[in-house]
Amino acid sequence: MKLSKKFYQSNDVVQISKDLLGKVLVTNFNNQLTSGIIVETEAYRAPDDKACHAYKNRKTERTKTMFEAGGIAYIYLCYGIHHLFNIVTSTEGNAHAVLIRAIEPIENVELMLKRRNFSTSKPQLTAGPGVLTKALGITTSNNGLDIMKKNSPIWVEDRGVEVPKNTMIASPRVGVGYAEECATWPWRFRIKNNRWTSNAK
DNA sequence: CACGGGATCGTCT
DNA sequence: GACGATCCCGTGT
Repeated sequence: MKLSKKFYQSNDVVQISKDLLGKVLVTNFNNQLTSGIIVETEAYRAPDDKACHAYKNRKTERTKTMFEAGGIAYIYLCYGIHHLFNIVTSTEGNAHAVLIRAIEPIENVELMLKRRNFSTSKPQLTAGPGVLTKALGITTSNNGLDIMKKNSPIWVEDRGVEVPKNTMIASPRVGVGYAEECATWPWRFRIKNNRWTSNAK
């Protein structure tokens, strides 16, 4: 039920981004489990994708994580505030990753509310890449973590949630205006009519 | 509801 | 020294 090497190390990051819809992202920090269904993702793919941090296979202290074999976490700080969670895919040397953009809360909503300083549950709790990590307790200190490993505090499960193809919506990625022609690539995926996705643009 | 700006800091030039 | 793979809150309608 935990996704394994075979899932993460395929070379088609766009397909993996679609396949992740309906899978369940789980964290367990300090013996406190929280989880949610992945309802929105984005694909990033070096070397040709200008929106990807590793465009042209640019390898730096930050991006070197993306070049590792699939199945590890790539987490970085955005705008000095938000911790963005990606899953590295493909095999070693291919810098591909899927950004998790929104989840539908399942387990331990109370703890997620507390982490977000919310009093009641609403879509803004976990709709958006920077806020779902806060709700799940994920930070940049988890960068490089092997999420396939036993006892990893972060992992993804298949719980048999079916997401029919005709309920998946593809659209351009957000916040990547600088990526020129790549900014229009329809590499953002979401589940149709799901109220837990971040706002459409 | 749309829009605009401030927050805040690691990363790369 | 500039700028984000964002979010939140204030203002105006």
